[in-house]
Amino acid sequence: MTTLRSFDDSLPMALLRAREAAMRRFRPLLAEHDLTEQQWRVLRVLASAESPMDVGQIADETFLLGPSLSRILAKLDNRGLVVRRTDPADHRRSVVRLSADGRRLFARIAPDSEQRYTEIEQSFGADRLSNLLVLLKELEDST
Amino acid sequence: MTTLRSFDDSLPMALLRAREAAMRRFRPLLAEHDLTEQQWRVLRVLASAESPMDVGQIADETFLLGPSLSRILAKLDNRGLVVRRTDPADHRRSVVRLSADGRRLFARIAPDSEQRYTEIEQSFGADRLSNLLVLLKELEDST
DNA sequence: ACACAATACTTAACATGTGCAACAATAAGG
DNA sequence: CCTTATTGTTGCACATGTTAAGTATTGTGT
Repeated sequence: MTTLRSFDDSLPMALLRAREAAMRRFRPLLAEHDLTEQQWRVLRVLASAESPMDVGQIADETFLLGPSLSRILAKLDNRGLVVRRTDPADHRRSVVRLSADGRRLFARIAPDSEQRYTEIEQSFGADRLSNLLVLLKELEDST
Repeated sequence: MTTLRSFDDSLPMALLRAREAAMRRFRPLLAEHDLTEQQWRVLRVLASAESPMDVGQIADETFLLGPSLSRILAKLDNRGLVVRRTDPADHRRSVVRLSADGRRLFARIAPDSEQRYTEIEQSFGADRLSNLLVLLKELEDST
């Protein structure tokens, strides 16, 4: 039988395991606030945006497909965490921003999230972490 | 508002993006053979195993939860790619191995997979790749 | 202006996977 | 034995992935 490179050494698997290890720290925090990973990605990207974002932008930055994102936004909208409006300049687009509640929720989660991130940074090492981030970025760009 | 570290620089997001970039090369190949990522993970791990594996082992190595794995194995079983038998030594366990068809399918996919992996290795650089794999492993262990 | 293509987003429909709880079968320990 | 733990499966509710179709709007060529 053809032997593939060892399963453990495969890059996609290594990336999956590493991500899983990292996310293990954050998942309980998100669960406390009834947020999925994807919902949190959307909230984060909106929180860091200067101005309302259109759906396409959000999709690009969160790595979500249009249909998934539509549903997620509908859910966040129902929960009152985001506000959707038709872009006055282009009625095809809808622009999205955090509501006051959304900002409050984000502000309540962010410090905890930051702390857990710092824990990773400390146990892994800040130097190695920034090294890793550079490599990941380069991998992404080399494709 | 509390500002979290930049969205782009967050480790989980960077890992997600990098994995996505890597998987983009493999997904079309898997799609050709009607395999999901998870199914392929199971086939790979079985292909590299010396002897039949029990379900718990497979779950650990593929990062799949028991219920998901049960269903995936049922599907692969229906397609005739794997064989499930009750472990004679412990009737609670079921042991799984590739069928002859499963081995054939794996053998047909493996060379293509290997080639695409080599492409990544070349465009990213073998040295950086092994460097990255080491860091990922260390991150995983540091948790 | 007008017809037609392109764009942005939504909706629908289906498959897959997650996460939790309940369950059956079996094994292990007092 | 009797109880408890383990292993795997199943059921359920839910979220997402994925493709295709649909709606509204905008852009373009003539």
